[in-house]
Amino acid sequence: MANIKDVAKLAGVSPGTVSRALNGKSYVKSETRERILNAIKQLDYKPNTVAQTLKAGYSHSIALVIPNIENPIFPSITKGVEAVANGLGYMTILCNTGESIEREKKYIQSLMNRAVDGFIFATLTDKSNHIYELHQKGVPVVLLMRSKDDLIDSVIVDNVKVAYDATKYLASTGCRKIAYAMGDQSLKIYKDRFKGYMDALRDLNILFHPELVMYESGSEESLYGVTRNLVSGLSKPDAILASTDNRAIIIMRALHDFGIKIPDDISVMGIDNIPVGAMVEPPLSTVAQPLYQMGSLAANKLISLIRSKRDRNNMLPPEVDVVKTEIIIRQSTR
Amino acid sequence: MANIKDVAKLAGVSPGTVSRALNGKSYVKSETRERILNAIKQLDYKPNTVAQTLKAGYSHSIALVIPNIENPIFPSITKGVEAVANGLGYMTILCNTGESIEREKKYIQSLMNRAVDGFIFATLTDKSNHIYELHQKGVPVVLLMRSKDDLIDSVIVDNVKVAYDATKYLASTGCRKIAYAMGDQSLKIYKDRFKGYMDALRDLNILFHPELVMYESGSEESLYGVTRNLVSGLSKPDAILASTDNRAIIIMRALHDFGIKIPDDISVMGIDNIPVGAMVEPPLSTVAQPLYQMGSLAANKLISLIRSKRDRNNMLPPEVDVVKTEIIIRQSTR
DNA sequence: CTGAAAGCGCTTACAG
DNA sequence: CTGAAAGCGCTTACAG
Repeated sequence: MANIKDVAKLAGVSPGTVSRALNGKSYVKSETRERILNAIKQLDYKPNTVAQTLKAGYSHSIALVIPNIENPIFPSITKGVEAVANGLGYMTILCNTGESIEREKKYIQSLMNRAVDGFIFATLTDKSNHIYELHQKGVPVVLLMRSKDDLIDSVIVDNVKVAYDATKYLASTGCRKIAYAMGDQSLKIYKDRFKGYMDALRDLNILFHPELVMYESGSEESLYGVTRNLVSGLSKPDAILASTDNRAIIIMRALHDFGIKIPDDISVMGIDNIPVGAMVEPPLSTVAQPLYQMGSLAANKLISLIRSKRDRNNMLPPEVDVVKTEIIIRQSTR
Repeated sequence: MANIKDVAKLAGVSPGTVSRALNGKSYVKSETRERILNAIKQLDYKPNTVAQTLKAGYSHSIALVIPNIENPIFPSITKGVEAVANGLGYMTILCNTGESIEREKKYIQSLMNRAVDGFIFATLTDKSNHIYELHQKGVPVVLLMRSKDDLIDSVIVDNVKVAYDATKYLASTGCRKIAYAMGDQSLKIYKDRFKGYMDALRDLNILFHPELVMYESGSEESLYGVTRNLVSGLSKPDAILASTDNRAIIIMRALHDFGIKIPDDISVMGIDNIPVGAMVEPPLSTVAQPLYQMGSLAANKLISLIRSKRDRNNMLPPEVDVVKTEIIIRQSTR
């Protein structure tokens, strides 16, 4: 591949002038520029991005750090991030951590050595001090889906409201014994969703029944079993709100296997609006997060951060974007 | 961040010696090495990968080029690629083309400028000359899912066999009027699957009915409508084999809406084994491609190619890996 | 408007 | 076993 020296030689100028003609920061006589452009065309010259990165310290690449691309909320998010990044000239490096902090830390280290320009993390947990430290060092960071406070730019939904709205909707269809399938309680997102459920019960004057909260050990097996216990117990619910669509779908399968009619016997509602939800039988009612848009918004924010840091050496103050959610009623609810 | 000069100064040696101590290609007195290692620890020195890349021409990153991460066959594949790459010290750059040749070509250009070490393409079509050219230039390339001949390393399944097996299975349950939902006929993968269907009919002495082939214009709407026409027509099938699980699921929804019982009235079978298939009602019978394994195999092949090129300047001869498929019978077939 | 030089942070052939 | 120097391919302050 031709390099800048080859072009300079062919055009009869110095490499510096070629660079200037290309970057246009400084004036170049238009006749000279012509010659250079010609030489570039002849040689099919493309600037070596690696050399530019070494010089500038910016690689025009971002990292997308997610727990698991097989979790159906992430493909749409990923697509949104990639589309915006690509449109703005950035490469997207995909980092799938499997929720392993170790893998995540290793990734961060390698990526810093590679001069990656910024990070989108959808993996925040209690143990994510390394993310705060990275942000502290001045590295552009955007948090997605999961966040804790307003110290770092974030793109999230109002998770209290999401579960609140869902619970209220279920009540509005006449349900009074609304069970709740809990998520990982160490994550703020699931604490918030549970709070939304509790808040709604309180506002609706519905008594909270602790035995209607479904705790699982995390495996699909487990939630299936928990569902069986719930519906074979004394206080059978008339609705189940699941903290995620994934959980709702497992619960629906269990109810189906036990001969319980959805929604006639029990309404089921999820949260997230993953694509599968529309394909199961009956199609799942849910509260939609705009996944693709959240991804594209996060990428836009991150690249703004990167640019303001580079161009004005100015870290913008963090902003938390709370995006709108929407109740989607299909056929799994009365 | 500390650089190699800082380390050299602190250890009282030259930068070259630090480099040698780190890379171990040449001997360094163990006492000197100690001093250097100490300095590295004190300064928390990490080699700048960008500088290494500029020098060596290898970036330890690979590109995964796919049409659409939202298509459920790709998350598992992507995860397999990423896991292997990460394990071997490579970054995965995700390129989502939306089937746009233009976007793909742009990506290739940018990635070459960035010294990406190799490409996995799951996007091969009739118009993919640029991929062959890339391979011709000596750039490591692996084809995934879609391939044309044995000129380039590939990881695929035997798509003729896949559809042949599915058709035979349907026939073995007593079906004789087996409809087929066609895929994009310009792609070899779908030509092969159709051939498998035809071959099986012939071997089974089942007459081929052209009116049982479902052609769609690509949209979900369209396939839904085609399904309606098929089942309201004169020669109603007793089974439908879909060229993909995605299509099978749309067809199942249509049949359900028209009050047709699956599998009692019509058996439905797909190909691919996407995760959703197990969650729909009834769970979908299908022929499984080992998606995660295909991804990890492709990444392993690509990195072998890269290493043999780098270490021995030796391009291994192309190998086409045909991975095993497996019939999975759930409840959508009799 | 343009050239020569220095520098980004490494690695490695050469010399000793 | 180790240092000094050149080079990977750019960009940019400096000088003219």
